[in-house]
Amino acid sequence: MNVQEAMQRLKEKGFKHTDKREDMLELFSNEKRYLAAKDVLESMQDKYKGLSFDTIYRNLSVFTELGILESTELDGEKKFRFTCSTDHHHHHLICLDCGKTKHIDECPMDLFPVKKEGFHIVGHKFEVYGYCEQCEVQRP
Amino acid sequence: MNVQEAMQRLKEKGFKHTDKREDMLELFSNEKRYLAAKDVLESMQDKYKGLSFDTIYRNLSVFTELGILESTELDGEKKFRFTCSTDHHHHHLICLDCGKTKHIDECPMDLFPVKKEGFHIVGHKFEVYGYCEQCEVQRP
DNA sequence: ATATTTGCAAAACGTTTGCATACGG
DNA sequence: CCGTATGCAAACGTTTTGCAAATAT
Repeated sequence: MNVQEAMQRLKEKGFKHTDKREDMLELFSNEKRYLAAKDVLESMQDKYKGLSFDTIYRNLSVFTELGILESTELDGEKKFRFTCSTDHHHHHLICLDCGKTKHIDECPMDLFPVKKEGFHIVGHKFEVYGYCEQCEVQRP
Repeated sequence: MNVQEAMQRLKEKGFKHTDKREDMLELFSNEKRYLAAKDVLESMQDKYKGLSFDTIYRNLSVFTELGILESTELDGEKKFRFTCSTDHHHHHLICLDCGKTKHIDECPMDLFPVKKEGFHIVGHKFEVYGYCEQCEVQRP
């Protein structure tokens, strides 16, 4: 998945091409890490003066519904990242400061059976948290 | 951990005994599942007419800081449950409807090495989500 | 007596919505 | 042109806060 493919998918689904959308996708494509809505706004409000949270949130929703972005909830905030191009199901090691990630290829659900006894399982979450080299050194 | 032990721990730390605190702990002790602040308020406002969210939230914080409750974030809400008495580190299978849980004794962190490369790891989260028997049948 | 706990009110925070206008195809 | 996208303002739900009154020890 890259910006071109993402814009193509938008077009196919009847969404329109706008510079803001393209720039949002560029941002995620460049950063390859988890960003909150406020991070997106911050990065873009130099170029787009009146840009507001509604537009950011609406586009984040659209992107996520189309599978262009994936999201997680960290510290009470929804965070988004470009969907990993790997088709292999995997998890992430996440920097709590900057949102940078590393892949974890193993999935716990494959490695041992969860005794479901009467539960209808619909999903799981496995994330490892830490601080990356850069953030670790400048931590308070 | 039971209600008596929890009240004892509060006392040791200089917190006062109040009926509301004891009843909150009774609730968690009886329910043994993840509850949101609003669930707690709902259960208690028959007995305590003027009871408000501030008190609930303040006490949830105190209980969590003292390790009496443990919390997770589900669907944008903080949810709390009585800390499992098991001393064995474990994870949970959680009903997305009622918050009921089952233990998962295995921890993915023990089962395979996460390649940390430069990350300073400080935590992890592994949760499996589903619907328990009761909630599954009455699902929309 | 004193410090903690509570209720009230208000605000914070991230997020979502209705509506009128602007803009892309 | 038509329908989508956007900005504005206002609301939302959850959680937090300052303050004065009530309560536990």
